[in-house]
Amino acid sequence: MPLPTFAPAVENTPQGILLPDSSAFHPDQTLDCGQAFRWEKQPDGSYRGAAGKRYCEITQQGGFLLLGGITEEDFDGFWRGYFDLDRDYGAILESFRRDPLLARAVDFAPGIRVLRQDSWEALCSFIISQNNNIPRIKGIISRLCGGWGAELQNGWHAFPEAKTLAALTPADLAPLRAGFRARYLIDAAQKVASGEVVLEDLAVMPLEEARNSLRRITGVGVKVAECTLLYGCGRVECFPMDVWMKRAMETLFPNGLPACARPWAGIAQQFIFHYARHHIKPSAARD
DNA sequence: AACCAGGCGCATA
DNA sequence: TATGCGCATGGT
Repeated sequence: MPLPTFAPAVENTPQGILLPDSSAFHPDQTLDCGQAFRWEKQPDGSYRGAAGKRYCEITQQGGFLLLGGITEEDFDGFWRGYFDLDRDYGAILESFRRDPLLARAVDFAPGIRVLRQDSWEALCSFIISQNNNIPRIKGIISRLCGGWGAELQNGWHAFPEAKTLAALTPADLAPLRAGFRARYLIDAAQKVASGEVVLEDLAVMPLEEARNSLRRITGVGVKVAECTLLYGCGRVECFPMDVWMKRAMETLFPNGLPACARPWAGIAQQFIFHYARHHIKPSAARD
């Protein structure tokens, strides 16, 4: 089924790329909702961050969204896809709202967009995320980029190449303080660098085949594979189930995800995840 | 100061 | 197939 698309008007200005419609996405809701870990909010409310090998500054001004520090080529070649600006979220959210509870989750943070991240970065990020908390995940990823990623600008670094990490040992990664995940990162790097796992193919492979391919990597189980496919490979039908999503589904959708959400299950998941984190008790003592 | 974290690998039944 | 445990580290 072809997904609805739309093409937002974009203006190239000396400060950067201007999205005249700020409803393209909401920075707080999208950049700090647990899907990407390299965006930092500045005291003035803007965001600085990096994705893959590129740096960007995002400022909300009035009805506009400014993507600063990038060229038009960067925008067309990368950021447009990263923010998934050609997907018609209006139509998707309209479908979601047909379910009353899902409508509540959408209304809580209607500016959430699922980012289309680099597959290698997403894979590593969610390997690091396992049995971990978000502040520490961010710290580990920051040290990983600072230690082994090429320098970009403003002290920001690219995400390290797989072949760079493939040559390292767990002892080399000790400064990361990633614990038992260090050897998982190295195994992922080696399998990607050697071509045993071809990340570029995962976007088009039959889904079950893509899952199995990722799970050849030590430290990649059901959940990490699902996150990699959703956030890193554009597979919006994927539906990561972590502890929060399990609680949320038990509480909110005991009969399963509503049919109106299924074509974009992963996108619905992001709204539910964010809603749950702000509305459900975090402890194991969940009434 | 415990408890827990956007899980996974492994052993056991 | 289904549990249950240990795991490195540190945030709350």
